[in-house]
Amino acid sequence: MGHVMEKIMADVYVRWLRLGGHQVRFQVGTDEHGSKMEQTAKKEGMTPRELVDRNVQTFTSLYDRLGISYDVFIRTTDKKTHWPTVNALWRKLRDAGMLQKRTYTGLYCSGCERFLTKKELVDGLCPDHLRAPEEVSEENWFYALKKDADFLTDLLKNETLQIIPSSRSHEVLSLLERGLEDASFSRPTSSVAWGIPVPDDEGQTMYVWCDALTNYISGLGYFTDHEQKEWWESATITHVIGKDIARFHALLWPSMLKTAGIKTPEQILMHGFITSDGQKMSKSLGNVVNPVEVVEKYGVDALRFFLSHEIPVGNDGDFSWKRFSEIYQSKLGNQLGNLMNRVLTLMIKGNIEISPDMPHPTDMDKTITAKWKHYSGFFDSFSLSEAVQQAMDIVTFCNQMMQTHEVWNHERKNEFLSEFCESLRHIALMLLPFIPDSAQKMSKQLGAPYAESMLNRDFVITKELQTWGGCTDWTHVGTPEILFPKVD
RNA sequence: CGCGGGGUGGAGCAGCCUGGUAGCUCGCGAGGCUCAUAACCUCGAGGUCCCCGGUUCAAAUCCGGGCCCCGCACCCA
Repeated sequence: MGHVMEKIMADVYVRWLRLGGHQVRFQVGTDEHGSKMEQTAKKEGMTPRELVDRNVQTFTSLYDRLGISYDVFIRTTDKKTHWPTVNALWRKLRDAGMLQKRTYTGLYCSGCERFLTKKELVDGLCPDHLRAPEEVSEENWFYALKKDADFLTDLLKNETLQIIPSSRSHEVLSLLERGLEDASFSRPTSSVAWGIPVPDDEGQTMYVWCDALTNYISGLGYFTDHEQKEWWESATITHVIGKDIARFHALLWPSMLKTAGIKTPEQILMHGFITSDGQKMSKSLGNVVNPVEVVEKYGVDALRFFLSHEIPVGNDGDFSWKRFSEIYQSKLGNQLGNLMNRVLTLMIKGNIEISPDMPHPTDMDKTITAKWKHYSGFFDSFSLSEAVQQAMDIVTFCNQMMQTHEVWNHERKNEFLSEFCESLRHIALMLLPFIPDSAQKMSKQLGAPYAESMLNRDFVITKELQTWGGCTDWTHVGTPEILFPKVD
Protein backbone atom coordinates (compact mmCIF):
# COMPACT_ATOMS: atom_id res chain seq x y z
CA MET A 1 0.00 0.00 0.00
CA GLY A 2 2.86 2.35 0.78
CA HIS A 3 4.28 1.56 -2.59
CA VAL A 4 1.00 2.44 -4.21
CA MET A 5 0.68 5.70 -2.33
CA GLU A 6 4.10 6.75 -3.56
CA LYS A 7 3.19 6.11 -7.17
CA ILE A 8 -0.14 7.84 -6.84
CA MET A 9 1.42 10.88 -5.19
CA ALA A 10 3.99 11.16 -7.92
CA ASP A 11 1.36 10.64 -10.57
CA VAL A 12 -0.92 13.33 -9.18
CA TYR A 13 1.95 15.76 -9.13
CA VAL A 14 3.08 14.82 -12.63
CA ARG A 15 -0.41 15.17 -14.03
CA TRP A 16 -0.68 18.61 -12.51
CA LEU A 17 2.58 19.63 -14.14
CA ARG A 18 1.45 18.35 -17.52
CA LEU A 19 -1.87 20.14 -17.16
CA GLY A 20 0.08 23.30 -16.50
CA GLY A 21 1.74 22.88 -19.87
CA HIS A 22 5.07 21.63 -18.55
CA GLN A 23 7.06 18.94 -20.22
CA VAL A 24 7.46 16.09 -17.81
CA ARG A 25 9.34 12.84 -17.80
CA PHE A 26 7.96 10.45 -15.22
CA GLN A 27 10.20 7.50 -14.46
CA VAL A 28 9.47 4.58 -12.21
CA GLY A 29 11.29 1.34 -11.79
CA THR A 30 12.06 -1.74 -9.83
CA ASP A 31 15.12 -2.85 -7.96
CA GLU A 32 15.38 -6.52 -8.85
CA HIS A 33 18.75 -7.61 -7.59
CA GLY A 34 20.10 -8.87 -4.29
CA SER A 35 20.32 -11.85 -2.07
CA LYS A 36 16.72 -11.61 -1.02
CA MET A 37 15.60 -12.18 -4.59
CA GLU A 38 17.89 -15.15 -4.82
CA GLN A 39 16.47 -16.62 -1.65
CA THR A 40 12.88 -16.00 -2.58
CA ALA A 41 13.38 -17.52 -5.99
CA LYS A 42 14.92 -20.58 -4.44
CA LYS A 43 12.06 -20.91 -2.00
CA GLU A 44 9.55 -20.71 -4.83
CA GLY A 45 11.51 -23.12 -6.97
CA MET A 46 12.24 -20.74 -9.79
CA THR A 47 15.21 -18.85 -11.13
CA PRO A 48 15.75 -15.26 -10.03
CA ARG A 49 15.09 -14.26 -13.61
CA GLU A 50 11.69 -15.93 -13.61
CA LEU A 51 10.87 -14.37 -10.27
CA VAL A 52 11.67 -10.80 -11.22
CA ASP A 53 9.90 -11.15 -14.53
CA ARG A 54 6.83 -12.28 -12.70
CA ASN A 55 7.11 -9.43 -10.19
CA VAL A 56 7.49 -6.83 -12.87
CA GLN A 57 4.36 -8.16 -14.52
CA THR A 58 2.52 -7.64 -11.25
CA PHE A 59 3.83 -4.13 -10.83
CA THR A 60 3.23 -2.88 -14.33
CA SER A 61 -0.29 -4.22 -14.46
CA LEU A 62 -0.98 -2.71 -11.05
CA TYR A 63 0.37 0.66 -12.12
CA ASP A 64 -1.61 0.59 -15.31
CA ARG A 65 -4.69 -0.20 -13.36
CA LEU A 66 -4.04 2.67 -10.98
CA GLY A 67 -3.64 5.05 -13.86
CA ILE A 68 0.00 5.78 -13.12
CA SER A 69 1.05 7.76 -16.17
CA TYR A 70 4.74 6.92 -16.17
CA ASP A 71 6.86 7.50 -19.24
CA VAL A 72 9.66 5.09 -18.50
CA PHE A 73 9.84 1.92 -16.49
CA ILE A 74 13.36 0.98 -15.52
CA ARG A 75 14.37 -2.51 -14.51
CA THR A 76 17.70 -2.91 -12.83
CA THR A 77 18.06 -6.32 -14.43
CA ASP A 78 17.90 -4.86 -17.90
CA LYS A 79 21.34 -5.38 -19.35
CA LYS A 80 20.68 -3.24 -22.37
CA THR A 81 19.32 -0.11 -20.81
CA HIS A 82 20.41 -0.10 -17.21
CA TRP A 83 23.74 -1.88 -16.92
CA PRO A 84 25.82 0.25 -19.28
CA THR A 85 25.09 3.37 -17.27
CA VAL A 86 25.79 1.62 -14.00
CA ASN A 87 29.09 0.24 -15.20
CA ALA A 88 30.18 3.58 -16.53
CA LEU A 89 29.21 5.30 -13.31
CA TRP A 90 31.09 2.74 -11.25
CA ARG A 91 34.25 3.37 -13.24
CA LYS A 92 33.86 7.10 -12.84
CA LEU A 93 33.48 6.78 -9.08
CA ARG A 94 36.44 4.44 -8.91
CA ASP A 95 38.63 6.62 -11.10
CA ALA A 96 37.74 9.60 -8.98
CA GLY A 97 39.17 7.74 -6.02
CA MET A 98 35.89 7.38 -4.19
CA LEU A 99 35.83 3.58 -4.30
CA GLN A 100 38.23 1.52 -2.26
CA LYS A 101 38.48 -2.15 -1.52
CA ARG A 102 38.55 -3.00 2.15
CA THR A 103 38.16 -5.99 4.36
CA TYR A 104 34.96 -6.05 6.28
CA THR A 105 34.80 -8.12 9.40
CA GLY A 106 31.50 -8.77 11.03
CA LEU A 107 29.35 -11.19 12.87
CA TYR A 108 27.67 -13.46 10.39
CA CYS A 109 24.70 -15.64 11.19
CA SER A 110 24.42 -18.49 8.76
CA GLY A 111 20.77 -18.88 9.68
CA CYS A 112 19.93 -15.35 8.64
CA GLU A 113 22.53 -15.43 5.91
CA ARG A 114 23.57 -11.92 6.77
CA PHE A 115 25.74 -9.86 9.06
CA LEU A 116 24.28 -8.85 12.38
CA THR A 117 25.21 -5.87 14.47
CA LYS A 118 26.20 -6.29 18.11
CA LYS A 119 23.04 -4.53 19.12
CA GLU A 120 20.88 -7.10 17.45
CA LEU A 121 22.38 -9.91 19.48
CA VAL A 122 20.68 -11.17 22.59
CA ASP A 123 23.19 -12.63 25.07
CA GLY A 124 25.62 -12.91 22.21
CA LEU A 125 23.22 -15.02 20.19
CA CYS A 126 21.18 -14.37 17.12
CA PRO A 127 17.68 -13.78 18.47
CA ASP A 128 16.08 -15.63 15.59
CA HIS A 129 18.25 -18.67 15.42
CA LEU A 130 19.60 -18.76 18.96
CA ARG A 131 23.11 -19.47 17.91
CA ALA A 132 26.30 -17.51 18.14
CA PRO A 133 27.24 -15.76 14.93
CA GLU A 134 30.69 -16.38 13.59
CA GLU A 135 33.22 -13.76 12.84
CA VAL A 136 33.57 -13.60 9.10
CA SER A 137 35.74 -11.37 6.99
CA GLU A 138 35.02 -10.50 3.42
CA GLU A 139 36.26 -8.09 0.84
CA ASN A 140 33.98 -5.20 -0.05
CA TRP A 141 34.28 -2.16 -2.16
CA PHE A 142 33.49 0.91 -0.11
CA TYR A 143 32.31 4.29 -1.22
CA ALA A 144 34.13 7.09 0.59
CA LEU A 145 31.04 9.01 1.57
CA LYS A 146 32.78 10.64 4.53
CA LYS A 147 34.84 12.72 2.16
CA ASP A 148 31.75 14.55 1.00
CA ALA A 149 30.34 15.43 4.40
CA ASP A 150 30.96 19.15 3.99
CA PHE A 151 29.64 19.21 0.46
CA LEU A 152 26.46 17.49 1.60
CA THR A 153 26.00 19.73 4.60
CA ASP A 154 26.11 22.76 2.33
CA LEU A 155 23.81 21.16 -0.17
CA LEU A 156 21.15 20.62 2.45
CA LYS A 157 21.67 23.76 4.47
CA ASN A 158 21.26 26.17 1.60
CA GLU A 159 18.54 24.00 0.11
CA THR A 160 20.26 23.40 -3.18
CA LEU A 161 18.73 20.07 -2.44
CA GLN A 162 15.36 20.67 -0.91
CA ILE A 163 13.78 17.97 1.19
CA ILE A 164 10.05 17.93 1.63
CA PRO A 165 8.88 17.95 4.33
CA SER A 166 11.65 20.03 5.83
CA SER A 167 11.57 18.09 9.09
CA ARG A 168 13.21 15.25 7.22
CA SER A 169 15.96 17.57 6.17
CA HIS A 170 16.77 18.20 9.82
CA GLU A 171 16.83 14.49 10.36
CA VAL A 172 19.36 14.01 7.62
CA LEU A 173 21.45 16.94 8.84
CA SER A 174 21.59 15.47 12.31
CA LEU A 175 22.84 12.28 10.72
CA LEU A 176 25.56 14.31 9.10
CA GLU A 177 26.52 15.96 12.35
CA ARG A 178 26.89 12.65 14.06
CA GLY A 179 29.27 11.56 11.37
CA LEU A 180 28.86 9.57 8.21
CA GLU A 181 29.93 6.04 7.58
CA ASP A 182 31.37 5.00 4.28
CA ALA A 183 28.96 2.87 2.35
CA SER A 184 29.51 -0.73 1.38
CA PHE A 185 29.22 -0.91 -2.39
CA SER A 186 29.79 -4.56 -3.20
CA ARG A 187 29.59 -8.14 -1.98
CA PRO A 188 31.73 -11.09 -2.90
CA THR A 189 30.13 -13.00 -5.72
CA SER A 190 30.32 -16.05 -3.53
CA SER A 191 27.69 -14.58 -1.23
CA VAL A 192 25.64 -12.59 -3.73
CA ALA A 193 25.70 -13.53 -7.38
CA TRP A 194 22.38 -12.05 -8.51
CA GLY A 195 23.44 -8.56 -9.43
CA ILE A 196 25.66 -6.51 -11.65
CA PRO A 197 29.28 -7.70 -11.63
CA VAL A 198 31.76 -5.07 -10.51
CA PRO A 199 33.66 -3.88 -13.56
CA ASP A 200 37.23 -5.17 -13.73
CA ASP A 201 36.80 -7.22 -10.55
CA GLU A 202 35.28 -10.58 -11.24
CA GLY A 203 34.89 -11.70 -7.66
CA GLN A 204 32.52 -8.92 -6.67
CA THR A 205 28.87 -8.11 -7.22
CA MET A 206 27.54 -4.61 -6.82
CA TYR A 207 25.48 -3.91 -3.78
CA VAL A 208 22.19 -2.11 -4.14
CA TRP A 209 23.33 1.52 -4.05
CA CYS A 210 25.35 1.92 -7.20
CA ASP A 211 22.93 -0.38 -8.92
CA ALA A 212 19.51 0.86 -7.92
CA LEU A 213 20.06 4.57 -7.38
CA THR A 214 21.52 4.82 -10.83
CA ASN A 215 18.12 4.04 -12.35
CA TYR A 216 17.35 7.74 -12.33
CA ILE A 217 19.98 8.42 -14.94
CA SER A 218 20.08 5.07 -16.68
CA GLY A 219 16.50 5.79 -17.68
CA LEU A 220 17.96 8.72 -19.60
CA GLY A 221 20.66 6.62 -21.17
CA TYR A 222 23.48 8.40 -19.40
CA PHE A 223 27.00 7.51 -20.56
CA THR A 224 25.67 5.81 -23.68
CA ASP A 225 25.33 6.94 -27.25
CA HIS A 226 21.69 7.82 -26.74
CA GLU A 227 21.97 10.13 -23.77
CA GLN A 228 19.02 12.41 -23.14
CA LYS A 229 20.86 14.80 -20.89
CA GLU A 230 18.41 17.64 -21.40
CA TRP A 231 15.93 15.79 -19.20
CA TRP A 232 18.36 16.06 -16.32
CA GLU A 233 20.57 19.04 -16.89
CA SER A 234 17.85 21.51 -17.87
CA ALA A 235 15.07 20.01 -15.83
CA THR A 236 13.91 20.25 -12.26
CA ILE A 237 14.57 16.85 -10.77
CA THR A 238 12.20 15.56 -8.12
CA HIS A 239 12.61 12.20 -6.45
CA VAL A 240 9.66 10.70 -4.65
CA ILE A 241 10.71 8.20 -2.03
CA GLY A 242 9.84 6.62 1.30
CA LYS A 243 11.35 7.99 4.46
CA ASP A 244 13.17 4.74 5.09
CA ILE A 245 15.61 5.35 2.29
CA ALA A 246 16.08 9.03 3.06
CA ARG A 247 19.75 8.93 3.83
CA PHE A 248 20.68 7.21 0.63
CA HIS A 249 18.83 9.66 -1.55
CA ALA A 250 19.79 12.73 0.40
CA LEU A 251 23.43 11.85 1.03
CA LEU A 252 24.86 8.99 -0.95
CA TRP A 253 23.18 9.72 -4.26
CA PRO A 254 24.05 13.44 -4.42
CA SER A 255 27.62 12.58 -3.53
CA MET A 256 27.79 10.00 -6.31
CA LEU A 257 26.39 12.45 -8.81
CA LYS A 258 28.81 15.14 -7.78
CA THR A 259 31.68 12.76 -8.17
CA ALA A 260 30.50 11.86 -11.65
CA GLY A 261 30.15 15.51 -12.56
CA ILE A 262 26.37 15.50 -12.77
CA LYS A 263 24.16 18.05 -11.11
CA THR A 264 22.30 17.01 -7.99
CA PRO A 265 18.51 16.78 -7.84
CA GLU A 266 16.50 19.79 -6.78
CA GLN A 267 13.93 18.12 -4.59
CA ILE A 268 13.28 14.97 -2.71
CA LEU A 269 9.75 14.32 -1.65
CA MET A 270 9.60 11.90 1.24
CA HIS A 271 6.38 10.21 2.11
CA GLY A 272 5.55 8.41 5.31
CA PHE A 273 4.16 4.99 5.86
CA ILE A 274 0.67 3.70 5.86
CA THR A 275 -0.65 1.84 8.81
CA SER A 276 -3.71 -0.34 8.81
CA ASP A 277 -6.20 0.45 11.54
CA GLY A 278 -3.44 2.18 13.41
CA GLN A 279 -1.01 -0.71 13.27
CA LYS A 280 1.85 -1.48 11.02
CA MET A 281 0.79 -3.66 8.14
CA SER A 282 2.11 -7.13 8.63
CA LYS A 283 1.30 -10.56 7.48
CA SER A 284 1.32 -11.99 10.95
CA LEU A 285 -1.27 -9.49 12.12
CA GLY A 286 -3.28 -10.26 9.03
CA ASN A 287 -4.03 -6.59 8.45
CA VAL A 288 -2.35 -6.16 5.10
CA VAL A 289 -4.54 -4.21 2.73
CA ASN A 290 -4.25 -5.18 -0.87
CA PRO A 291 -4.76 -2.16 -3.11
CA VAL A 292 -6.24 -4.35 -5.81
CA GLU A 293 -8.99 -5.35 -3.43
CA VAL A 294 -9.77 -1.70 -2.77
CA VAL A 295 -9.80 -0.91 -6.46
CA GLU A 296 -12.07 -3.82 -7.23
CA LYS A 297 -14.56 -2.74 -4.63
CA TYR A 298 -14.53 1.03 -4.97
CA GLY A 299 -12.69 1.84 -8.18
CA VAL A 300 -9.34 3.38 -8.88
CA ASP A 301 -10.39 6.94 -8.33
CA ALA A 302 -11.74 6.23 -4.89
CA LEU A 303 -8.34 4.96 -3.84
CA ARG A 304 -6.53 7.85 -5.48
CA PHE A 305 -8.89 10.28 -3.81
CA PHE A 306 -8.61 8.69 -0.41
CA LEU A 307 -4.83 8.67 -0.37
CA SER A 308 -4.57 12.22 -1.68
CA HIS A 309 -7.25 13.57 0.56
CA GLU A 310 -6.51 11.76 3.79
CA ILE A 311 -2.77 11.54 3.94
CA PRO A 312 -0.86 14.81 4.01
CA VAL A 313 2.38 14.49 2.08
CA GLY A 314 5.23 13.59 4.34
CA ASN A 315 3.11 12.27 7.15
CA ASP A 316 2.31 8.75 8.04
CA GLY A 317 -1.25 7.86 7.32
CA ASP A 318 -3.73 5.26 8.28
CA PHE A 319 -5.88 3.09 6.11
CA SER A 320 -8.98 1.56 7.53
CA TRP A 321 -11.81 0.10 5.53
CA LYS A 322 -14.24 1.90 7.79
CA ARG A 323 -12.70 5.28 7.18
CA PHE A 324 -12.30 4.55 3.50
CA SER A 325 -15.93 3.71 3.12
CA GLU A 326 -16.96 6.79 5.09
CA ILE A 327 -14.91 9.08 2.90
CA TYR A 328 -16.10 7.43 -0.26
CA GLN A 329 -19.70 7.62 0.77
CA SER A 330 -19.73 11.07 2.20
CA LYS A 331 -17.24 13.02 0.10
CA LEU A 332 -17.39 11.38 -3.28
CA GLY A 333 -20.93 10.10 -3.21
CA ASN A 334 -23.01 12.42 -1.09
CA GLN A 335 -21.20 15.67 -1.65
CA LEU A 336 -19.64 15.56 -5.09
CA GLY A 337 -21.64 12.89 -6.91
CA ASN A 338 -24.94 14.03 -5.51
CA LEU A 339 -24.24 17.65 -6.41
CA MET A 340 -23.58 16.64 -10.00
CA ASN A 341 -26.74 14.65 -10.05
CA ARG A 342 -29.04 17.26 -8.57
CA VAL A 343 -27.71 20.05 -10.77
CA LEU A 344 -27.86 18.07 -14.00
CA THR A 345 -31.29 16.70 -13.21
CA LEU A 346 -32.62 20.22 -12.74
CA MET A 347 -31.00 21.30 -15.97
CA ILE A 348 -32.49 18.46 -17.96
CA LYS A 349 -35.93 18.61 -16.39
CA GLY A 350 -36.15 22.33 -16.99
CA ASN A 351 -34.64 21.98 -20.45
CA ILE A 352 -32.16 24.68 -19.51
CA GLU A 353 -29.13 25.74 -21.53
CA ILE A 354 -25.84 27.02 -20.26
CA SER A 355 -26.01 30.76 -20.20
CA PRO A 356 -23.60 32.25 -22.75
CA ASP A 357 -23.05 35.19 -20.44
CA MET A 358 -22.09 33.75 -17.12
CA PRO A 359 -23.28 36.18 -14.45
CA HIS A 360 -20.43 37.93 -12.73
CA PRO A 361 -19.13 39.08 -10.44
CA THR A 362 -20.90 36.78 -8.06
CA ASP A 363 -19.93 35.08 -4.81
CA MET A 364 -19.47 31.91 -6.73
CA ASP A 365 -17.23 33.44 -9.31
CA LYS A 366 -15.06 35.11 -6.67
CA THR A 367 -14.85 31.92 -4.68
CA ILE A 368 -13.64 29.95 -7.63
CA THR A 369 -11.00 32.45 -8.61
CA ALA A 370 -9.69 32.36 -5.06
CA LYS A 371 -9.78 28.59 -4.95
CA TRP A 372 -7.73 28.25 -8.12
CA LYS A 373 -5.11 30.48 -6.62
CA HIS A 374 -4.90 28.47 -3.42
CA TYR A 375 -5.03 25.28 -5.37
CA SER A 376 -1.91 25.93 -7.39
CA GLY A 377 -0.19 27.37 -4.34
CA PHE A 378 -0.74 24.14 -2.48
CA PHE A 379 0.53 22.12 -5.40
CA ASP A 380 3.68 24.20 -5.48
CA SER A 381 4.34 23.23 -1.89
CA PHE A 382 3.35 19.61 -2.48
CA SER A 383 0.32 19.94 -0.22
CA LEU A 384 -1.75 17.58 -2.26
CA SER A 385 -4.38 17.02 0.40
CA GLU A 386 -4.88 20.78 0.72
CA ALA A 387 -5.10 21.16 -3.02
CA VAL A 388 -7.82 18.57 -3.43
CA GLN A 389 -9.62 20.14 -0.53
CA GLN A 390 -10.00 23.35 -2.53
CA ALA A 391 -12.14 21.55 -5.05
CA MET A 392 -14.19 19.98 -2.30
CA ASP A 393 -14.73 23.38 -0.71
CA ILE A 394 -16.44 24.53 -3.89
CA VAL A 395 -18.65 21.47 -3.75
CA THR A 396 -19.74 22.40 -0.26
CA PHE A 397 -20.27 25.97 -1.31
CA CYS A 398 -22.54 24.89 -4.16
CA ASN A 399 -24.55 22.59 -1.95
CA GLN A 400 -25.06 25.46 0.47
CA MET A 401 -26.12 27.87 -2.26
CA MET A 402 -28.53 25.36 -3.64
CA GLN A 403 -30.22 25.07 -0.30
CA THR A 404 -30.20 28.64 0.93
CA HIS A 405 -31.60 29.99 -2.33
CA GLU A 406 -33.91 27.03 -2.87
CA VAL A 407 -32.70 27.12 -6.42
CA TRP A 408 -35.19 24.50 -7.64
CA ASN A 409 -38.04 26.98 -7.40
CA HIS A 410 -36.15 30.25 -7.55
CA GLU A 411 -37.22 32.80 -10.16
CA ARG A 412 -33.62 33.08 -11.36
CA LYS A 413 -33.23 29.34 -11.38
CA ASN A 414 -31.65 29.28 -14.84
CA GLU A 415 -28.91 31.68 -13.88
CA PHE A 416 -28.12 29.81 -10.71
CA LEU A 417 -27.96 26.51 -12.49
CA SER A 418 -25.63 27.86 -15.10
CA GLU A 419 -23.40 29.00 -12.29
CA PHE A 420 -23.49 25.59 -10.71
CA CYS A 421 -22.60 23.94 -13.99
CA GLU A 422 -19.74 26.33 -14.45
CA SER A 423 -18.58 25.62 -10.91
CA LEU A 424 -18.74 21.91 -11.52
CA ARG A 425 -16.71 22.39 -14.66
CA HIS A 426 -14.01 24.02 -12.54
CA ILE A 427 -14.29 21.35 -9.88
CA ALA A 428 -13.75 18.66 -12.50
CA LEU A 429 -10.66 20.43 -13.78
CA MET A 430 -9.25 20.71 -10.29
CA LEU A 431 -9.90 17.06 -9.63
CA LEU A 432 -8.37 15.98 -12.91
CA PRO A 433 -4.90 15.18 -11.53
CA PHE A 434 -6.40 13.31 -8.59
CA ILE A 435 -9.23 11.32 -10.10
CA PRO A 436 -8.69 11.57 -13.85
CA ASP A 437 -11.35 9.13 -15.00
CA SER A 438 -14.07 10.57 -12.80
CA ALA A 439 -13.09 14.11 -13.70
CA GLN A 440 -13.50 13.24 -17.33
CA LYS A 441 -16.83 11.56 -16.72
CA MET A 442 -18.00 14.67 -14.90
CA SER A 443 -16.91 16.86 -17.75
CA LYS A 444 -18.63 14.62 -20.27
CA GLN A 445 -21.85 14.67 -18.32
CA LEU A 446 -21.59 18.43 -18.11
CA GLY A 447 -21.10 18.51 -21.83
CA ALA A 448 -17.84 20.41 -21.70
CA PRO A 449 -16.52 20.56 -25.27
CA TYR A 450 -12.99 19.56 -24.29
CA ALA A 451 -14.09 16.54 -22.23
CA GLU A 452 -13.07 13.98 -24.82
CA SER A 453 -9.48 15.14 -24.97
CA MET A 454 -8.82 15.91 -21.34
CA LEU A 455 -7.02 12.68 -20.57
CA ASN A 456 -4.55 13.24 -23.37
CA ARG A 457 -1.04 14.00 -22.25
CA ASP A 458 -0.98 17.28 -24.08
CA PHE A 459 -4.21 18.56 -22.60
CA VAL A 460 -3.53 21.84 -20.83
CA ILE A 461 -5.73 23.74 -18.44
CA THR A 462 -5.38 27.10 -20.08
CA LYS A 463 -6.02 30.47 -18.49
CA GLU A 464 -9.31 30.61 -20.36
CA LEU A 465 -10.47 27.31 -18.98
CA GLN A 466 -9.61 28.52 -15.50
CA THR A 467 -11.59 31.68 -16.02
CA TRP A 468 -15.16 32.07 -14.91
CA GLY A 469 -17.25 31.63 -18.02
CA GLY A 470 -14.10 30.93 -19.98
CA CYS A 471 -15.53 28.00 -21.86
CA THR A 472 -17.41 29.79 -24.61
CA ASP A 473 -18.54 27.06 -26.96
CA TRP A 474 -20.51 25.26 -24.31
CA THR A 475 -24.27 25.19 -24.47
CA HIS A 476 -25.81 21.92 -23.34
CA VAL A 477 -25.33 19.51 -20.55
CA GLY A 478 -25.59 15.78 -20.95
CA THR A 479 -27.40 13.15 -18.97
CA PRO A 480 -26.42 12.58 -15.37
CA GLU A 481 -25.18 9.17 -14.40
CA ILE A 482 -24.29 8.04 -10.94
CA LEU A 483 -20.55 8.61 -10.54
CA PHE A 484 -19.97 7.04 -7.18
CA PRO A 485 -22.62 4.46 -6.45
CA LYS A 486 -23.13 3.17 -2.98
CA VAL A 487 -20.96 0.23 -2.06
CA ASP A 488 -21.99 -2.26 0.59
C1' C B 1 21.24 8.77 28.20
C1' G B 2 20.91 5.34 19.94
C1' C B 3 17.37 8.01 16.28
C1' G B 4 12.73 9.70 15.02
C1' G B 5 7.22 10.37 15.20
C1' G B 6 3.16 11.04 18.41
C1' G B 7 -0.31 11.86 22.99
C1' U B 8 -6.24 17.74 21.21
C1' G B 9 -14.47 16.37 22.64
C1' G B 10 -16.84 8.83 20.97
C1' A B 11 -13.22 7.71 16.39
C1' G B 12 -9.44 9.82 12.94
C1' C B 13 -6.80 14.26 12.42
C1' A B 14 -5.43 19.99 11.83
C1' G B 15 -3.61 23.95 14.78
C1' C B 16 2.27 24.38 17.64
C1' C B 17 7.51 27.10 13.65
C1' U B 18 5.40 33.28 13.57
C1' G B 19 1.80 32.65 21.78
C1' G B 20 -4.15 35.98 22.20
C1' U B 21 -12.06 33.50 21.15
C1' A B 22 -9.78 25.27 20.23
C1' G B 23 -10.91 23.92 14.10
C1' C B 24 -12.03 19.84 10.43
C1' U B 25 -14.02 14.92 8.83
C1' C B 26 -16.99 10.90 10.61
C1' G B 27 -20.40 9.60 14.32
C1' C B 28 -24.49 11.48 17.76
C1' G B 29 -29.09 14.86 18.89
C1' A B 30 -32.79 18.49 17.15
C1' G B 31 -34.85 21.25 13.22
C1' G B 32 -35.34 22.58 7.92
C1' C B 33 -35.73 21.35 2.71
C1' U B 34 -37.45 17.92 -0.98
C1' C B 35 -34.06 19.33 -6.97
C1' A B 36 -30.88 15.00 -5.74
C1' U B 37 -27.35 8.65 -4.74
C1' A B 38 -32.78 8.45 2.38
C1' A B 39 -28.67 12.53 -0.35
C1' C B 40 -28.51 18.28 1.00
C1' C B 41 -28.78 22.68 4.56
C1' U B 42 -28.95 24.88 9.67
C1' C B 43 -28.28 24.58 14.78
C1' G B 44 -26.67 21.78 19.07
C1' A B 45 -24.42 18.41 22.82
C1' G B 46 -19.61 16.72 23.94
C1' G B 47 -12.70 18.67 25.29
C1' U B 48 -8.69 19.50 32.58
C1' C B 49 -5.53 20.39 24.36
C1' C B 50 -0.95 13.45 28.74
C1' C B 51 1.10 15.24 33.79
C1' C B 52 4.17 18.78 36.80
C1' G B 53 6.77 23.25 36.94
C1' G B 54 8.66 27.88 34.43
C1' U B 55 8.48 32.37 31.04
C1' U B 56 4.41 35.90 29.91
C1' C B 57 -0.73 40.57 30.74
C1' A B 58 -1.81 35.92 28.01
C1' A B 59 0.42 28.93 26.42
C1' A B 60 -2.52 23.46 22.99
C1' U B 61 1.26 26.85 21.08
C1' C B 62 7.71 28.85 23.96
C1' C B 63 11.33 26.60 27.97
C1' G B 64 12.64 22.59 31.73
C1' G B 65 11.31 17.87 33.90
C1' G B 66 8.32 13.40 33.90
C1' C B 67 4.79 9.53 32.08
C1' C B 68 2.74 6.72 28.04
C1' C B 69 2.25 4.89 22.76
C1' C B 70 4.44 3.82 17.88
C1' G B 71 8.25 3.10 14.01
C1' C B 72 13.74 2.39 13.10
C1' A B 73 15.12 -6.55 12.14
C1' C B 74 12.17 -9.82 9.10
C1' C B 75 7.44 -10.47 7.02
C1' C B 76 4.45 -6.50 4.54
C1' A B 77 5.14 -2.32 1.62
